Amino acid sequence: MTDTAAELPTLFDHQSAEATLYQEWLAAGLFTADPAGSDLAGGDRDPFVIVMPPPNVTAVLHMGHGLNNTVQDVLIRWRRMCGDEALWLPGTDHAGIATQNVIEKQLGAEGKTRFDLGRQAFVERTSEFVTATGGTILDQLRAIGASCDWSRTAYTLSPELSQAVREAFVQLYERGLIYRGHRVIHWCPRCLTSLSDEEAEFGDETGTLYYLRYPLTGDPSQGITIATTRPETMLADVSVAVHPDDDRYRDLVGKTVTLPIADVEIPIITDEIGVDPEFGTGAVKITPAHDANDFEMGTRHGLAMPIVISPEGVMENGSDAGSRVPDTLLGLDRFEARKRIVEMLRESGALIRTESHAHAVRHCYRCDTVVEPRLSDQWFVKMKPLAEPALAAVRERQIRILPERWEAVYVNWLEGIRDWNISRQLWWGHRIPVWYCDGCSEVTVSRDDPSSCPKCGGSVRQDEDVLDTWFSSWLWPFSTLGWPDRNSADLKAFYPTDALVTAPEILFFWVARMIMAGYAFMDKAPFHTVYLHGTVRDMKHVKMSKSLGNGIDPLDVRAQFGADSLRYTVIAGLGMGADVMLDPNDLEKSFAPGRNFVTKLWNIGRFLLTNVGSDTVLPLDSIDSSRLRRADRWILGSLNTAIAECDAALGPARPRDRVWDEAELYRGLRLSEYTESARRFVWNELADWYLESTKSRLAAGGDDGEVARAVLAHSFDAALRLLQPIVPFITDTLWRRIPVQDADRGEFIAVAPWPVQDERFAAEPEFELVREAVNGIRQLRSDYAIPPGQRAHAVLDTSSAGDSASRDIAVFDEEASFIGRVTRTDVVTDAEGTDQAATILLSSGSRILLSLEGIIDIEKELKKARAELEKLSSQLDALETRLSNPGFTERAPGSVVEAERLKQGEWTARKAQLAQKVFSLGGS
RNA sequence: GGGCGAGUAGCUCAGUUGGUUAGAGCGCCUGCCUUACACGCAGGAUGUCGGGGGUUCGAGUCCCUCCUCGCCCACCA
Repeated sequence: MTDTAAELPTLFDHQSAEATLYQEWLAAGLFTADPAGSDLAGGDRDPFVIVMPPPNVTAVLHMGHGLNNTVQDVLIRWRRMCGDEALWLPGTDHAGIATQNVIEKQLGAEGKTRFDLGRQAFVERTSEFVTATGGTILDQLRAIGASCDWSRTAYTLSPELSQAVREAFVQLYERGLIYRGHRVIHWCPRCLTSLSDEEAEFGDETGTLYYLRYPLTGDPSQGITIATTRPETMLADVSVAVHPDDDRYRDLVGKTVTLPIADVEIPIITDEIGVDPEFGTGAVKITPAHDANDFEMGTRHGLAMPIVISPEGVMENGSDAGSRVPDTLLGLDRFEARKRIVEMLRESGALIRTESHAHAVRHCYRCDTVVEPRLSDQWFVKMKPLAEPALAAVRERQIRILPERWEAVYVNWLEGIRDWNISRQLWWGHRIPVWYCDGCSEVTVSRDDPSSCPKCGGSVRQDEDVLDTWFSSWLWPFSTLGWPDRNSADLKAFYPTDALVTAPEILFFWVARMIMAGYAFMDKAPFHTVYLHGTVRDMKHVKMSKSLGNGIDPLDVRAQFGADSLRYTVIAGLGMGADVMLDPNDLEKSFAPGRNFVTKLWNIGRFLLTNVGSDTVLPLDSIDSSRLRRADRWILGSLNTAIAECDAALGPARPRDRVWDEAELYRGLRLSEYTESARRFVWNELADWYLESTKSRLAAGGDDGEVARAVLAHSFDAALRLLQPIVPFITDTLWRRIPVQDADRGEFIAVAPWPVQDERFAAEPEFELVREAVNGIRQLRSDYAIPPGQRAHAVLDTSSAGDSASRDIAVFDEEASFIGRVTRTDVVTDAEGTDQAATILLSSGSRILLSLEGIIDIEKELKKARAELEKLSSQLDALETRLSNPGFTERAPGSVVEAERLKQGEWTARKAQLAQKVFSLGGS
């Protein structure tokens, strides 16, 4: 605290400051949460907890992470300063498919597959890779200042969290909410695993609708025509279905047709639910093993379910298929087979016609391969019972989702929720804790690995599959806190957590499921606020991604402009729910807001610290109000406003009473508004006005200089604290040099108290008058291009303002030096002895008389004054109409009417003055 | 096909229950290297608040309708 400002270089050296400061913060344990501090565990602080959406363990930091984690960091730093026991819990996700893909790619480069290694060696290799590289993204988060509690870093595949996963599976199984089903599921032929509904993403494509004619058995002159987009599946058809009310096919129902190529006979049946008579020909082929809808129909009618496409996506005669697939097609890729089959059908005359057809095709969310519906055995979670409390939570406002509109999306999805396929045919993940007996048919689901069948004592083998990655991450808000150990200190102190910050893309994947898990396993919502922020996009509104090459590396930005610039830019640009647009081809421009602000802040600090010096300033409380000048009271009042605005923008940290009430429901988390309020205060008020006004006082020294020093130091101190959550590095660097001594100030701004309003200060209208006067002079100077060297003689005349005129003039004289310095050559005196050459009218009714010999163009001024008068007149007319309107006076709030009346008075006075001015300038 | 959202300055967006003369950042124009800052200072221009209709004393804000763009959901073969 004794460092002198003279050491401050002309530019903030973010490179060295960031590394040094972050180490100091860690060494001081600023980010380590203490369970004993939480009032849930006997402490005296409200806990405030955010669990980080765990990035994939193989991920490398991109702007999306940068944005997501900066938002969380701002919130957690804010609450930490507010005195909460703040915990931001970091970690990574083992990311089943994604990680397995990375390793398989590596193996591919070595000419091997995972099967060459075998399961155990493959898992070991993946573990080693994760151990070696898995910390990368967390290190990168440290680099941008993330104030996580690293002592609690979690990993979804750690032994602790794996135990939680197993416990969750067993509990759900015991409650009858997990079952094994033989179903048609989404299958990725490249990843060789099933996918959940959410993992199989739709892509709109223009395909071809093929019309195929199946001849009637025994009478090829008759037949039925069906339409299909996937002719290769026709080999697995077991029936043709028509709607029972469809007269066109009435005579054909019950007869059989001969399936071309496969040469098997299949019946024509009716089905009310699965057939839309309006679509295609109104007749649909049924392929139970290769289509989810057909599977339902096949089940209803007890049909066979032959499989003709293998897991790898090539044609095969699988179970129940007999020899439906001819030798010439066996082993062909499904799309190649489609071409060949279409060709064969065309030759045999079975292909009637084709038409182009726009439809949605599902793709694997990891590798974009077209998903193949496939019949197989999978484990499912029954979601309906789990969804109910999750729905109620939002409806009853135990949980709010911001922006508000996502609540409807959430509710809509939960209302139509379907069971969750949690089996994945992968090796990387939590192996399903189910054992099958070789001897009997016993299925064992167990917390501990059984060595033999509990029923017959025979040998058992574990299910080969692993669980969906999200089956571990849906437990994240409590598994990371020690669950299933209900006595865990962390769980007691920090559950439920508070805010969950993420992108809308994973609302269903993750957020909704976490809420369900929270109720299912903890009987409590895992958090009370879901904040869904926008996506980072380029200037063409395309989402940034590595594969598209339009990404921005946050570490590049940090190297060039510093972590603070990066953080400020994304937070300042983050309207509620709005996307953040950045130009990957022009970092200079994209990050200008942050860079400019950081530099400005640095220069304010340099000036201020240089001029205030290093001697401890007076405590504000010790300064008698009579020693405070108008500017001092004004800046302290402005600070109050800034604090109030920041508080309002950040909003309530938690619901007052477990459930959100109407008034606070959608308040807060306006990060761009918070940033703007803090920016405006420190730049447009503190630097542009107050700091300028103190220059001569500081130079003059003495008692008044001491007051100015103290007010400068204290207001800058508070400004830095308001900004700390956004720009922690530069604020710490400057803050620790401010010569303020305060009992609870501490060593680090990160844990300094959040500013509170000082009720001694309020708005200072007289200073606003000064500001307006100066602005008026500047405008006139600019209009007449008066060179900086030329003195303008200005007189503030408040005599027409009504009361205490003489005092106003006297007070203003006191400030004359201030105005003189702002524009360097403007001088303000009282009204005596000055020839009126130009008048600047101020909103208060006061005016400035300006004498600029030989410069003022009377005609021009006259014209301006007339235009102004005209405008004011029409505005005044409108105002009078409104005030004479009974509807307005009756229904508008009293304060509004009052304000309008006051305004009317002001404007009338101004109008009279303006008219007088026009007259005095020689007009009429 | 269903549901939801958006359209405000050249660009990206604020504008909370209808109520002073609709704002910010970036960009643009003019003048300034004024010993904290040219990553700056001072001044300035640009808006029929998507079109049309309605409710109201009063509409960027509420209602209807149309247009244009997004997003989510859905088994239409």
